[in-house]
Amino acid sequence: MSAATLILDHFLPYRLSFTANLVSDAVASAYQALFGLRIPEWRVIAVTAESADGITQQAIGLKTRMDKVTVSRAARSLIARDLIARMPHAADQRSHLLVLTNDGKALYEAVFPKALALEQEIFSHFAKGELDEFAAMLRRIDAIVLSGDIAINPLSGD
Amino acid sequence: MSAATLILDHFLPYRLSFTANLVSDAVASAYQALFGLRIPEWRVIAVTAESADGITQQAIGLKTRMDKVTVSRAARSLIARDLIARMPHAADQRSHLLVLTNDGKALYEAVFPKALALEQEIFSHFAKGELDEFAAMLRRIDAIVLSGDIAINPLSGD
DNA sequence: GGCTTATGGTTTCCTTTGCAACCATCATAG
DNA sequence: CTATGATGGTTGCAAAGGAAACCATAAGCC
Repeated sequence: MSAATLILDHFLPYRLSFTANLVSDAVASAYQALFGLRIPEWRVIAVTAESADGITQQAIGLKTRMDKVTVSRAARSLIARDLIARMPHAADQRSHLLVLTNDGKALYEAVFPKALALEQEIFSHFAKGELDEFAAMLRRIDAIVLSGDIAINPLSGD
Repeated sequence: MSAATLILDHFLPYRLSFTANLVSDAVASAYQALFGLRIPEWRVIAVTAESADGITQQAIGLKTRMDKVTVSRAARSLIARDLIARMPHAADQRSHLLVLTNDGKALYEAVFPKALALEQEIFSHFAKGELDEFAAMLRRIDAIVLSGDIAINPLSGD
């Protein structure tokens, strides 16, 4: 019995999800082991680090497409660990501006190169051109899914 | 204030996860809306459909890399809906061979073209060559992560 | 100013998922 | 044949994530 030609095996949404999970798991466990950071926490740190004037949770959610609950929880945990702090937000009392504390900056400086090293470990096997194309594909897919109403027409396709 | 060059934004593991989630969500909600199927259920159906002589849950898990618990739950739910059935497994009483029922086959025949149509909707914007390359990249990444101990060395990277 | 509606963020609850412990059966050793 | 360890599958439990309800403040309207 030869290996059946699985539709699934050639189904791009499946392959994409498969690979992304593989990579995500590898990255997540590395962050966890090295810094005790979960992915949402690392994302909040990264975005906050690059926002010199502070950034609101909502803005973080927009940039990273994380749910506001996820951002809220990540922020709370990082505040508890004194890695980020809340500054008053003059323009809006409901929200705060998140900034890195000194500890947070130090951690960021430490994580940053590790993150790159990790990326290297996986992706250094590819040529620059390949990676650029790959990243470009991802962005084009993003654009299609985000713009498009990918709602399938129940009547089409047969 | 120009848009900061987010490390995150150019971080491939992040981009990959971002895109995969986007696509997954789109696909998942389409399946759910059209057939009341969750992704693991659809995967079980697809793999079972292509296994003429029936297939064990373990084999499904191997092929799809789904946890055996996930497979178990999907199978239970599909059996409850009379879409698949268990045949006795002569060689091993612990397991059963899953097969599609007539209803299951009918559903598969209905889902199959929709799945392709959905894939089309997202990926038809690309040239065949691009897609082939993209898929090949995904598989190469799989191979690297699966083979490689992507454990990061705590001492490297600085 | 007072109302009403919108919005940032948190809390609560529910769903999904995976690991670990478990049960039944199989395979192997004596 | 019985004991021991492996394996297919299920159940139970804990962690993660998202939807909805909620609270506080903001913005628009009378």
